[in-house]
Amino acid sequence: MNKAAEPNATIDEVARDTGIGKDTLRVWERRYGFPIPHRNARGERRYPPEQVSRLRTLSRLLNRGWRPGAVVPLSAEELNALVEQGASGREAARPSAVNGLIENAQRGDSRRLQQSLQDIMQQQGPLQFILDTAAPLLEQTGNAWANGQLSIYMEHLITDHLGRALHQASARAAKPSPGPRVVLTTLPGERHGMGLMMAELLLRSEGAETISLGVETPVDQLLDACRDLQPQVVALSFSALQKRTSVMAALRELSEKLPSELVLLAGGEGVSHLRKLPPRVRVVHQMEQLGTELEAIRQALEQPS
Amino acid sequence: MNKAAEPNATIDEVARDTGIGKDTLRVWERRYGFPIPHRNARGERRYPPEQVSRLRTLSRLLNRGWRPGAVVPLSAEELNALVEQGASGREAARPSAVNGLIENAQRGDSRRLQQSLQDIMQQQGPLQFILDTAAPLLEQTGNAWANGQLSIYMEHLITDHLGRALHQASARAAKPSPGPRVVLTTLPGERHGMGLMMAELLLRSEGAETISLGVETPVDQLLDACRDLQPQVVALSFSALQKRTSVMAALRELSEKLPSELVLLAGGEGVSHLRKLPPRVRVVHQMEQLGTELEAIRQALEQPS
DNA sequence: ATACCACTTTGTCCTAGACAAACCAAATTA
DNA sequence: TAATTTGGTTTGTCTAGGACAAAGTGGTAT
Repeated sequence: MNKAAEPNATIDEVARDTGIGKDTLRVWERRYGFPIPHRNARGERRYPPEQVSRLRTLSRLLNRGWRPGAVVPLSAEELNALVEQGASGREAARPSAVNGLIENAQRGDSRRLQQSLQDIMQQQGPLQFILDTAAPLLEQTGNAWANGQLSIYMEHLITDHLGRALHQASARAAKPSPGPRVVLTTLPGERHGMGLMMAELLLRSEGAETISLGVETPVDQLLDACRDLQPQVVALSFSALQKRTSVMAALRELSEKLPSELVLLAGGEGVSHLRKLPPRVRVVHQMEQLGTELEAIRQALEQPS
Repeated sequence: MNKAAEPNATIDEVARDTGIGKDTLRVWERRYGFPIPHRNARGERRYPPEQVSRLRTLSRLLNRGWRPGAVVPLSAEELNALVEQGASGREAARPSAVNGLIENAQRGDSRRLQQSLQDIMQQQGPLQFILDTAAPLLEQTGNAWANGQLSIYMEHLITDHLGRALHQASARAAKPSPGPRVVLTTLPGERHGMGLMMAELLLRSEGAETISLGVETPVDQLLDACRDLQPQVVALSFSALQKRTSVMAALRELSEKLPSELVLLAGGEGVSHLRKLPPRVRVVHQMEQLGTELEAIRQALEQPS
């Protein structure tokens, strides 16, 4: 009784946990009638666990491109069904390695998780590892997080280990020989750097020299960085929740202000629908495509006709 | 003219950049008369670069434990002086390696930066590296960021590379032989994981088995993690901006609910002033101390009197 | 020194309204 | 048929000013 007296989360905690802004949480309450948190003595919102869980699921769906009006009014069951559905396409195809990894995490076997990641990397090589292991693992972890099937700390753990495995492999990857120099980052608002790390590994393993600026680099800072670092390529990662026009605006500005020899690579959910791109912007729909793009760039550099 | 027409940042951008909340920015305006942003046609705040820069400096000072009332009213010059002053104590003592690293970053020589970090690590070993290189480097980078002497992207770059170097060294460190198992994380609100990474490397190099949950793990999740992972030690990192009582509350809850054999290590600025700790909580004031603590724990485990 | 007290500072939350940007779909043009 | 324009709806974020408790400060009494 005493312990469970207030497991209810504050609006700040919920916002941090789900990635949905405080203002947004309040306005959803007004507009869609969900969530409807309890109020404490001071009149402040207190979100019970079920609502937080449902908000997590919503957050995941929103990140996949759903619109709030279409999903916020749905029940918890319908939402979970949607999450599973969206995933099942690829996931069922190769449950092999990924499920083993998640099981390791669930058993709390951190060391084996790490070891497995290394082994699989060794066995599959960078490209295969990313396509068949890293990406599905992230996808499935994200779904399980959204459905509450996986403790949050396990999601942290898996993310952390995967990040390390990718970094380590990047460090080990062949030293740049003829490869172009690539600067990688995300724009402000995009906090997920995993796609970036995967891209980095892939590019490195193809011989490129990569420089990662981490996440959320403002456009003007990116311009400065390009001035100083003189890359031949800039790679950006966008998630689905980024507004199309702001993505376009950023790409246009970069395209205008960067030296014209430079190629812009844009990847992630946030750019897959785009048409009519600014000049020199190449959209990378699949990770596989990165290798091809790199090859093209390399050839263009060798024959600067 | 056209280009510089609106370099002014929105409140959202400023909040992200400086780490000062939107509400806080608005209330400072009311209370202290700073910042006073311009307004766009819609009446929204637009912060000019000078004010953002000054806010960055303020943010840094606040993180060091200053109170807003004492520093917000100061001029930009006074603030910069304060930042420098606080740092000068240790920094001047060993400008050796650190300055070289920063110069590498400023020349945009990412590869050499990385190489240098590796070399220094090799030469100094984990403990020395952390004390003499990593910590001062972070400190100085932070100051330079606050004063606007260093582009933000360079700060990103240095942080990224340092993180990788620490991870890599951790991975390489001796496999756990007799060492206790340690879970590392920060509590919600604390987004800086560098201290954690340094602690992890140190513990690993002393033979402990470390499991990092990354940053911002909620207390209940941490309890779950301990149930599953069965560590002998939990290490937490706190920055100065965490409220004393919330730190105490968290430590107390953990102390109550975790098995009594378990030791809690608390490090960082946020815990250095604390007295009257809950049982089994050990405050780590200096990185050096970690080794001693670990030794004590190890002995306690071997002789369970 | 340490504990208690009152006083001041400070961050975060609240409501309710407003508005443009983002999106969708139907109509129009090439 | 495909691309563009137009109009209507959805949606996130901003604003103001008030409120309040938790955090910190300093003086007094143990």
